[in-house]
Amino acid sequence: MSDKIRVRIAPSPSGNLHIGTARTALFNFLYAKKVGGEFVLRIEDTDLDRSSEAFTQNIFDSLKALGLNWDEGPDVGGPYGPYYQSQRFDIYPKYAQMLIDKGYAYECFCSNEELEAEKEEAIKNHSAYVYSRKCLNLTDDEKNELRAKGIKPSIRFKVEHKELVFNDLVKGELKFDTSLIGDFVIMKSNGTPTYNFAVVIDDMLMNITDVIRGEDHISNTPKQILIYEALGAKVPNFGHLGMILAPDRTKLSKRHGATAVSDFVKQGYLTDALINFVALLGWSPSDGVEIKSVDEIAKDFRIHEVSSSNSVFEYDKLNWMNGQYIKKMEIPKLTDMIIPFLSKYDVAKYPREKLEKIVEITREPLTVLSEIEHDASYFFEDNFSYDEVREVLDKDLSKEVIRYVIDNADNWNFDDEDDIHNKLADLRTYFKENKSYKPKETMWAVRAATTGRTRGADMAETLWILGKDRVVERLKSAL
RNA sequence: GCCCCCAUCGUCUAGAGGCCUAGGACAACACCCUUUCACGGUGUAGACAGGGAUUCGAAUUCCCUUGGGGGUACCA
Repeated sequence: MSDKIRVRIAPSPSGNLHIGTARTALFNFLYAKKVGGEFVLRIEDTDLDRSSEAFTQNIFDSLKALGLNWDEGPDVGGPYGPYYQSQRFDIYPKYAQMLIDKGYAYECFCSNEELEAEKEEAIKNHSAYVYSRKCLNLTDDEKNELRAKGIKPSIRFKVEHKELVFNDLVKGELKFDTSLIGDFVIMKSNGTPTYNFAVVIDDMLMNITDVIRGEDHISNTPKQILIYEALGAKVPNFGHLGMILAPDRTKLSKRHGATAVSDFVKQGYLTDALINFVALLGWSPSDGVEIKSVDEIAKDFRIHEVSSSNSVFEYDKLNWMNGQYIKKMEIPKLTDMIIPFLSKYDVAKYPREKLEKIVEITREPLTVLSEIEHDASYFFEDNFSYDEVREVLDKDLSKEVIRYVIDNADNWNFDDEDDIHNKLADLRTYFKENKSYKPKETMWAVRAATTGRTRGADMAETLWILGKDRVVERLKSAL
């Protein structure tokens, strides 16, 4: 058997890929890639009612978009399949039986009412709830009698009372008193495995060496270790990551807005920025350079250096980072990505060259791709309102500048950006020297008249894109 | 109720006993650059939750309190 590192993520397709799951996937991926290990994807679709194919597909797509490609999984296969948990139902009962045979598990016929009563009793006594083991020593006769009544038993794991210690990859030594755990159910009375049992069997069979997951799984860990031990299997390493919290410090949920990777993408976040941002929640680069690709992060990644506390998901930094990625992106690629956000307009009215130019000159202040719809609107809508710039246009100074441009438009070569640029410079100089108008005021007049805005992209390029006819027309209607 | 985890600027974090009068990034603010906004640049403000203990010396170790988070299911 090789000692190659094997990690996995096991999302449940009861929703689109959650950003938190994406981070867990990332840390697993980084951990494995750093040492040339394998990254496995297993879909935990045991809960058939809540699982759906659309969600499964979303998980595939999101993971791929983030660059987290798996070596083994439902779609690509692998030597340890099947990778859909729902296709593995037949393998759990025999392991449960094995545990019963070895005395590590037993059948339980208790009703929900009985169990509830025990629980209430425990709370009343201010003590931990631990199953009473009422069914531990049932004789065969008693069991048959109960079975004859039509009662189907669940199977409980017999928890050995001891101090259980394991060394968590991120949190260090963790100790548990297993006498507080109570014999837990591993097979439900309907014959399906419980989560804690299924994961252990799957991870064991899939040869998973390291389990990195959210800290909401910490209390499952001792139970799972106990099962590994009873099975005589090698216990994997465990690492528990702090959770991602919303700004109100509760678990990040739909109530807080976007939670799925695909939601963020729809809003105009780039997957490169997203994954980079999420890596910084708990991990920090040794060289202080925060903008990094997954590959670069992998080189520098050490699981022991990951923060063990929770972190709050704030948009400020994500927005900044997304802006950084937008600025770095190749224009043709960016243009392709931006077109969907311009669906409100007739994009086809511009040749590709001008479309790319629009993207090039309007990308600078973008933080999220969707902002382009507003920022570039005046390139697509000719009958925009001047309300926003009324104040500017009402100034005599502005009217004068606008008239001057209209009168001299024939001298401008609107097919040549450089010429427009120079003419605008001349315009500023002219009004500054003859009328003492500030360059800013002169330009504001032109901008307001041609775009209906007081702010926006470079003026010369904007005029070039619009072309002489539309520029003159807009100047006139602004008066 | 019981069990567990966590605790440095508003947020993400650096910091593994003296290098810390606590560093960086985002956000904020100011200034500079500039045809606007933005980008960029420079700077300002801003934190070791509280209390004990150990030590010559603690953000760093230990204990308590407080606060936050998670779990406590025949959900995953």
